[in-house]
Amino acid sequence: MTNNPTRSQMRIDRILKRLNRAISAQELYTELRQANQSMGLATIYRSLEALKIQGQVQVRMLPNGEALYSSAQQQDQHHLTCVNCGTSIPIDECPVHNLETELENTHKFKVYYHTLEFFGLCSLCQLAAE
Amino acid sequence: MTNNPTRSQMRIDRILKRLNRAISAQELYTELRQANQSMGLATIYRSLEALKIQGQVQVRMLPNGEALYSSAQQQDQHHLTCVNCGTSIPIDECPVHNLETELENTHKFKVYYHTLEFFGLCSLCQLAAE
DNA sequence: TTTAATGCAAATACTTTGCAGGAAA
DNA sequence: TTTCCTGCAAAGTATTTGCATTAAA
Repeated sequence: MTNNPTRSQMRIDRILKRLNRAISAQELYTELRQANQSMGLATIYRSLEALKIQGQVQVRMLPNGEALYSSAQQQDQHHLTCVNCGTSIPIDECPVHNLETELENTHKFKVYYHTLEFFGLCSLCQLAAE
Repeated sequence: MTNNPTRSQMRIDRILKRLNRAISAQELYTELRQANQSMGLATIYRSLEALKIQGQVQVRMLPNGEALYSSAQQQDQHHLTCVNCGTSIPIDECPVHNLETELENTHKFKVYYHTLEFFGLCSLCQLAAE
């Protein structure tokens, strides 16, 4: 935390800030490689882990066990995810900011970010289910 | 969906309903084995998948990529999770029910359940960070 | 020179899939 | 008999770790 950021951390932080979407470690690895700016996969994971602990980076776990990383500066982004087909629809609403402040006080917990995801059946899968 | 539940699905559904907490597939496997009611790991995963699609079971992904399953009848349970030490504190509050109904209407999406998790630093890790 | 960061490869852990045997209809 | 379920073992995937190398201080 008091630690100086490494070069890799700074590179990744910069990329995530430019990019306006969440990206997986694997994808980051592939993209960097294609751009001839390769970075070892282990380094990518280690950097993301460090940035996460510093609160620079948010993580969202997909139902398949893959982690998606994005800059903490990114706006809240939540989703409706279909448990059947996996389709994920981004939504704009987010009703939890007040609660966040409240939790920081009652639990003396410094909240970096939150994840809010809805799971169920998309309209297509509801039809297919009949 | 129109499918009849298998024996395994019914067994697992029953267990999850009794149990008042979320459990991983691996733990379920171990517990059943110890209770001399073994079930193959593949069957456990397949049953959980089916129950999930039917909306009988909720899933929450842990930051380590492990999935925690619980009965859909279970009450909402959300957490404050420390990005540093991994400690997870259950919280009671949940401000998203109205939104859920709203989303069902605007997106024609049948919401089974949602996950809401807060990430940051617990009080201890805040101290350690200085 | 001393310390810390990096990359590669091996190891880990969870989950999924292929397939043969077995139970139910 | 026919269909579906189940278990085992093998494969797949994301992630972590050990260690030798390299870069920075």
